Parts: sequence; C-alpha cells; structure tokens
Amino acid sequence: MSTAVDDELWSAIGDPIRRTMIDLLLAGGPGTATSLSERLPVTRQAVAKHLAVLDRVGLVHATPAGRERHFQVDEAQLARAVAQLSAVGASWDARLRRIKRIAEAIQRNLDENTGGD
Amino acid sequence: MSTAVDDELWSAIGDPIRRTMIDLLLAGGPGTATSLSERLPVTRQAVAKHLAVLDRVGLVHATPAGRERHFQVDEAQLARAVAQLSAVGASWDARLRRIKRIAEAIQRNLDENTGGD
DNA sequence: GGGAAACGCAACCAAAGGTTGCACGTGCCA
DNA sequence: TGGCACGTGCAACCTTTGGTTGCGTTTCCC
Repeated sequence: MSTAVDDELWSAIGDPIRRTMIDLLLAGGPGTATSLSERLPVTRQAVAKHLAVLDRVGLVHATPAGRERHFQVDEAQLARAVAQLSAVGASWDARLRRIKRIAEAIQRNLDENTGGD
Repeated sequence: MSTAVDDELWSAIGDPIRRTMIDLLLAGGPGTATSLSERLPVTRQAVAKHLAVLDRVGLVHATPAGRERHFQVDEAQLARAVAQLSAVGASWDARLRRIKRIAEAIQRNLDENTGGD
C-alpha cells in the first residue's frame, strides 16, 4: 500500500517548514537558501538541510548561478506527491463513509427494535 | 495559512506508522496497543507512544475495558485532517496549473518569435 | 490465591532538526 | 588588481522525537 519511495515523499512534505518552503518557491519562483531563510523562522543552514532533503526526493532541483544556488520545484514530482495526498485522503474518506453507513444501519435497527417493543 | 493546531494534525498523520495505525483502526475496528503492535514493525511501547500523540490531537480516543484500553478513530477529527490534506493538495495543484499555463504562454511567445524570424 | 496477560513508567539509544562557528569561492568596486 | 562583502558548504554540538529494553502494577481467569 505504501512503498519506501512514497514514504520518503510523504515525510518530505510532512514537515511544516518544508511545506512552507515549497509554498514560497511556488509563489515566488526560484530562490536560494538565503532568500528562503529570510522568510522562515529558522537559520539558513536549517533551510539548506531541508533543501537537501527535498532535493534527494526530487521535489526541488538546484541550478548553480555564480556564487548562488537557485532552487525550484520539480512540478512532476510535486504532482506525484499531491496525487498521493489525495489518494490517502480519498481512501480514508471512503472508509469513513462506509463506517458511517454501517453505524446508521445499526442505529436504524435499534430504533426499529425499541419502537416495536 | 496554517495554525498550530493544523500543524499538530499534519505531523500526527505525517508519520507512516501513525497513518498505518489509523488504517488498521479504521479497517478492523477498535484495537489495543498490543493488538496493533502485532501488525506493526515496532514494539507495543512505541505504539503506545504513537497512540498518545494521536490521542492528544484528538484523532483517536481510548475506552477502558477491564485490563485493556480500546482505541478507536474519532471520525470527525479525521475528517478535519482529510480536509486539510485535500486543501493543501488543491492549493499546490492550483499553483502548478497556473505556473504551467504561464510557462506554456512563454513557450508560445518564443515559438512565435523564432517562427517569425 | 496465583500465574498469565495487558498496561504504564523510567532509563537508555539513535536519528533528525536546529544552531553556532568557520573556511572557501565569487562578485563587485575603489 | 587588491580587498571586502556576500553566499555557500562543512563540522561540531544540542535538543527533540521515535524506538527499545526492563520492571512494576493491575486485571483476568483457572
């Protein structure tokens, strides 16, 4: 149901800081560790570590530009992550729906019995 | 865009073990730390810690039964978590779509210029 | 009443996120 | 062209979190 790669993707976007970083990169275009750290409550080094993680799972990719390294989101990989998100959500949603239906059936059954007593 | 409570919910379902636990509880009905640990690659104590985390954010809730403690999923809270999931997914999806549209527009522009050269 | 099962608590370990400090390359300007 | 400032990378260290083992306690059941 879940492979190692999938878990990597999940844990990559599971961290609030990393989600915010992806948000920032999507909203503002390519950015560096320094530019991102200015908009985040952590230091540049922490951001660099997160970028390394995101890079390892392929969610972002770096482009050297002089003394800077510009990071940007890999759209295809993020699309995969989004697909996973909705897949898990849909799975839980379906199960909840099924459970609710069963619970309602039981309730109806109880009502009929107490009513018929 | 994301509150502290939301981050709690996210990190609660961000862990693969915890997601599997919720899956097991949804599929098999209420369960104990011991029964869950038999189907997971970790010890009972680790499962108990995870259950404590899930309990703290309200995703599961315990019912004492003799010497056992039966845990079951809080459907309403899980529904909230699922809603968040799809919200983040939808937000990223929308941004990706927008970016793609812009990229295609730029590409069209380039094609026209090179074609008209 | 006594053994087995389920639990909680505490101590200990390893990995991950975060910080500070420092060295190195690169750009820019006098 | 020399020097300074900026951006990065690397290393050491700290704290939190997930995981384990060990032990004591409660409860069930024979």
